[in-house]
Amino acid sequence: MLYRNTTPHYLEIIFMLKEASQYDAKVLEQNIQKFWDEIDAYSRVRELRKNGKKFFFVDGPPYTTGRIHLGTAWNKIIKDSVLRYRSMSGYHILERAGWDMHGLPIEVKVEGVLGFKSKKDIETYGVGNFVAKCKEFALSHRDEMTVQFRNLGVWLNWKEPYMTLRDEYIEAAWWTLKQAHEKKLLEKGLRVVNWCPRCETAIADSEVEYADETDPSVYIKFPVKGEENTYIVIWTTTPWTIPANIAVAVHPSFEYVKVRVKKDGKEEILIMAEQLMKNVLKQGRYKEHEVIETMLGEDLHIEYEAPLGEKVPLQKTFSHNVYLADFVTAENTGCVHIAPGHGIDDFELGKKNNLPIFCPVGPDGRYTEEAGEYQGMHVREANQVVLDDLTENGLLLASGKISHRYGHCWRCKTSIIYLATEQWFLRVTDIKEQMLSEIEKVKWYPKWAGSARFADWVKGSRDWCISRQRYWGIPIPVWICDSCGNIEVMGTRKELELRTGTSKLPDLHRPNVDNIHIKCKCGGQMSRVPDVFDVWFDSAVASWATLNFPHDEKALKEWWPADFITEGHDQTRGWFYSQLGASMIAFGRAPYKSVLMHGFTLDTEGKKMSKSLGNVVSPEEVIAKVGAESLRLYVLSQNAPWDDLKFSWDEVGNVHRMLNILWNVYRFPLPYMVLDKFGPLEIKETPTALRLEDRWLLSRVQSLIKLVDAAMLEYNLHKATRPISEFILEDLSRWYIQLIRPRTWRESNDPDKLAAYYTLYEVLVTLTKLIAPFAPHISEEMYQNLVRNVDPEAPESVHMCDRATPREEFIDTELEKQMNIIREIVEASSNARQKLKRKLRWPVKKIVVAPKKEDVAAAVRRLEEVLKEQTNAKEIVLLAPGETWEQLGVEVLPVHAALGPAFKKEAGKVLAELKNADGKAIRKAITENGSFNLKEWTLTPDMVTFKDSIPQEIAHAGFSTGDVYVDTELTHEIECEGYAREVIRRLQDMRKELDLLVEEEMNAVVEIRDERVLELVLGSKDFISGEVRAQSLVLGSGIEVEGDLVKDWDVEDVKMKMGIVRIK
RNA sequence: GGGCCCGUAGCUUAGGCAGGUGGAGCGCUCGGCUGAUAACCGAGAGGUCUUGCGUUCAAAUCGCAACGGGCCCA
Repeated sequence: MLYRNTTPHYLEIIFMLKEASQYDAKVLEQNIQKFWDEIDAYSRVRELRKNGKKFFFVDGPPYTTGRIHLGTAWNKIIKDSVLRYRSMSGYHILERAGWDMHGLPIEVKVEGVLGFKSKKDIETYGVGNFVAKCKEFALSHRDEMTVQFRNLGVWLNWKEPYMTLRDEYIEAAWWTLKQAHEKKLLEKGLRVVNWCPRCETAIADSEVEYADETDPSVYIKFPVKGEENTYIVIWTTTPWTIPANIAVAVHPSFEYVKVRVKKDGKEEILIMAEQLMKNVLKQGRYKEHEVIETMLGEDLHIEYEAPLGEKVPLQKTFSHNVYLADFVTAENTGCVHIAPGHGIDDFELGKKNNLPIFCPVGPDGRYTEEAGEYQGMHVREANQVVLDDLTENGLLLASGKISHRYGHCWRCKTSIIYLATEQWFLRVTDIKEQMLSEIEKVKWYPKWAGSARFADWVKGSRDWCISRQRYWGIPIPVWICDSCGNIEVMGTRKELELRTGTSKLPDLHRPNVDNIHIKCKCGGQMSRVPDVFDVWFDSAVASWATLNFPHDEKALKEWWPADFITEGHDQTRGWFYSQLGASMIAFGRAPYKSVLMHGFTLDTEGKKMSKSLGNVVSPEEVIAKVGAESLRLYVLSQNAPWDDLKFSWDEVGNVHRMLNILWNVYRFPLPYMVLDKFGPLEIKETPTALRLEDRWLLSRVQSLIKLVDAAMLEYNLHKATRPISEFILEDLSRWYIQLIRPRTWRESNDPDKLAAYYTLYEVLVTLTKLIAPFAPHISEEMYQNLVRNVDPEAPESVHMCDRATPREEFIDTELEKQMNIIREIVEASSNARQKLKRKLRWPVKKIVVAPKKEDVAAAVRRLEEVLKEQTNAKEIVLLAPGETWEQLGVEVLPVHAALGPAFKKEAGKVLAELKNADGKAIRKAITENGSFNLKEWTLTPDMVTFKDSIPQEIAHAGFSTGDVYVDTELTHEIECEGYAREVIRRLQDMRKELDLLVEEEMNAVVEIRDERVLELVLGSKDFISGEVRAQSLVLGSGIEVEGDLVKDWDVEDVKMKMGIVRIK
C-alpha cells in the first residue's frame, strides 16, 4: 500500500509511487475510508457542488432492528452509486440517511427483553419507562447499522440523518394529519380491521404477513325456521366466529338445490349450491339423496335460527336471513357464513343491509359478555368448543383440516383475527383517481413497476387505518371533547402549547402528551385519542420531514418533490404507497419524480434468505472475504436492478478477480514510469508518436464512457458496470498491456515508449473517474497516486472531479472495428498453432490471411505490425478477398454414386487415375467448362467434389470473416530463437526461485547434451545473456554444472542442466 | 384464487421491446505464457433456450396454457 501524503497541497508533492503487488481490498478500503474522514471528503463534495442543479433524494429509512442484510446493502449501494454519479455530473445533492425507529417491531423486541407477555405488563412497568427503553433500543441499533453501511463505502448524510423519533419529524406527521382533517379526509369509524390479539392492536393491510397454517375446515347446518329438519349448509375455517353469525350470503345467479338426504335412517333436507352438491354430500357421507327443488340464489328467501342461540342469548334478539352477494364463489357449499363483526366482506354486507355489527370479542382475543356462555374464552381455544357444541346440537355436517395461507402479525407471527373496532382512517379511496393519475406522471424504472404493479395495488387499496393501540410511536394529535364530541387536530408543538398552555414538554412521545387537556368551546374537556400512528405513516411523510417542514418552508419550495427514490419491490405496497397517499393529502401531488424499483436477494437456489432456512449470507461475511468493492460491483453488475439477485460466491469471486486484474493493470506500468520519471503534466499535447494500438485504446475508452452514460440515464446500473469490467479484462489486460510490454522494457527514453505511457496514463485516469461512482475505494487509491501525487492542483479526491466525458478527438470507431478483426485473427492463429503443437514462444515463418471481405484486408494492412507481433510471425501474407492461397492443394473427392453408373467396369480405373490427377486443373476445368477430360473419360460436375488440402507443416483455422494459415516450417533462424527462448525462460524461472531482483546480475552455466541444439543455442549466446542479465554465461556439453541453484530440465526431449550463481 | 416479475450449458448470466445459425464468465479437459508472475492467456467439450399448444415461410424472442421460483394481494 502506498504512503499517502495527506499534507496540505501547497507542499511540493513527490511523484507517482509503486504499489503493493497484492490487491488487498480490506486494507485499501480502510485506508481510503480513513482518508475520506480526515479530509471530510463527503461534506466537501456536497459543498463543492452547491451551485449545481438540485437533485433531491430521499432515503427509504431502514428499520432500526439491528444488523443490515444483503438486501439492505444492495439498496444502499445502488443509492450511493447513483448519487456519486450525479454528484460527479455536477448536481447539488440533498440527501439525508433516514431511520425508521417507531412501532411494534421494536416494542415486541423490548417486550421480549423485559419478559413481558401483554399490554398489562407494559402498563404496570410504566409507559414512560417502556418508551424510554424503546428509544434507547432504536438509537443504539441505528449506531450499529450506520457503521455497517459506512463500511460499504456508502456516502449519505450520516451526521444529520432524519429520524422518525425526533420531535421535528413528529411535527411533520402531525402537520400532515391536520391537512387530512382540514380536507375532510380524516375519519373515525367502526370498521373491521386486521387485529393482532397478542399485540392488542389494529394492523395495517400492509403489515399482514401471509403464511401457511392448518385450520379446521367445517361444514355446518343452520336450521331453517319453520321447516322441520331443513338446513342451509355453510362452510368455514373459523368456527369461533359462529357465535357472531348474523346472516348467510348466496350468489344471486347460482343455482341452489333442496336435497332430501338420508343417513343412519334419519332423513333431512339440505340447501346448497347445485354445482357443489356432490362435494357436500360426500363430506357428510350421505349415501342416498334426492333433489326436490331447484332455484336461483336470488329466489332464496329464508330465515334461519342462530346455530348457537341458546349459548349466546343476545343472538335471540337478532333475526337471521339469507342475503345476496357477488363475492360468493362456487366453492365448498356456495352459502357463506356472515359475521359482520369478524370479516371485511361480512362487514360491508352488514352495513349495506343494516345488519347488526355484532362483535362479541375483545381486544385481547377473548369473548366478551355479549358472547354469553363463551365469555372469557380465548378465540384460539374456542374452535373446538364451538365444534363440540354444534355436534351436540346435531348441526355439524363434516369436520376436517385444511392447510391454507392465512394472515399473521408481521412481527409476533400471531394469527390475526378480524374485529370490528373504532379506528381512525385516512379516506384514500376518495382520492384514488388522483393517485392513479399521479402514478402516470412519475417515471418508473422499470416501466411496469408503476403502470402494472403499483397501479394495480392502488386500484385495489382501501381506506388506510392509521391508528394503533400501542405506545412506541407518534402520538395521534387528535383531541376529542368528552361531552360534545368535537375534534381538534394539533399541527405542531407550538400549536399544542398555545392551545393547552403547557410548555417544556420533554418530547412529543407518550406519555408526555397523554394527560394534556384542552377546554372545548362547549365548556367540556378535550382529551387526546390514546392511539399512536401506524409506522407506515411515519415514513410516509419522509420527503418533507427530511426537509424540516413545516418549520422550513423555504427548503420545501427549493427541493421538493424528490427527484429520485429507489427501494425493493416489497415497497410497492409499503413506502411507494404510503408516501403517495400522504403526499396527495398534504400537497395533492406525488412526492417523487422517478422511482427505481429493485429486486430481492435470494440464495443460490433462488429461495428467500431466511434465518430458519440457514441460507443467510451477511454483507460482513462478503466484505471479510473479498472486500466491500467486490460486493458493490457484484450486486451492481450481476443483475438488472429490478430482477431478484441470486447470490453466488463464485460470481462474487469473479468480480474480485476482475478488481485484482484492474489492480495489476494499474500497478504494472508504475515501476517503469517511476524509473523514467514520467511526468504527465509536462505533456501538453497528444504525442505524435502514438501508435495505432494507442489510438485504439484511447478510442475504446471514449466509447466506454458513452455506454456508461447511456445506461445511467435509465438507471441501468448493470449495463453501466458490465462494459467497464469487460473493458478492463479484454481491452486493457488481455490486449493493450500485452501489446505495450516490449515498449515499456525499452531502456532509452524514446517517444515510442512515452506514447505508451501517455496512453496508459490517460486511459487509467479516465477509467478512475469513470468507475468512481461504483468502485469508490480503488478508484480513489488510483487517483491519489496517478493524479494527486503528480499534480498538487488537482482536486483532493476523485469524487470531487467532474465525471469523465468522451473526448471526441480520440474516437475512431473504424479503428475499433479493425482491432476486433485483428484480435480474431490472432485467436485463430493461436488455435491453428495449437493444432500442430507449436508454442507461441517459437516464431513461425509466415502467417497467411485469407480474408472474405475487403474490410478484413484493410484491417490487416493497417494493423500488420500488431498482428505480426502478437502472432510471433516473421511475415504476414495477405491474400485478396476471396482468393485461395496457391500453396493449398486441391483434393478431388469422387462421388461413387455417379461414377459407378457412368463408367461401369472402368470405374475402378477412373478412381485410381483420379488419385494421381492434378486436383487444381480438374477444379479449374469443371468450374470453367463444366467438364474435364481425364484420359479417355469425361468427368462432369456431379462426379466429383473438391476440398482444399493443407500441406503438412501448415496449420489452419477459420475466423468469422476469413481463414488463417500458419506456416510452421522450422528454419535455422527459427530454431535458434526457439531454443534460446526455452533456455531464457528456464533461467528466468530459476532467478525467481532464488529471489533475484529484476535488475540483479548473475552468472550462469548451461549444459546441453544434444550437440545440434547446443550449436543452435550458442548462436544466441549474447541474446540470452542480455535477457537474463548474466555477467557470464557458459554453454557446453559434458561440462560441470554448479551454483546457488542447479536444476535439470527437459526441453522438448533435449536434456539440459542449468546452474546459476548470485553475484555478491 | 388474483396482479406483477423471473425460468437460457453443471453454476451465474447476455440476447427477448423491433422473430431469421444462442453469446459470455466460472467450473471441467487440454494447451500456452513466464520482466503483471501465489498472477495471466488460448483452445475444446457442454444448450430439446422449463413444458405443451398456437401465430408465422421462420419462435429463445410474439400469444395462450401448465409447471417451478420471487414479491405483493385475497
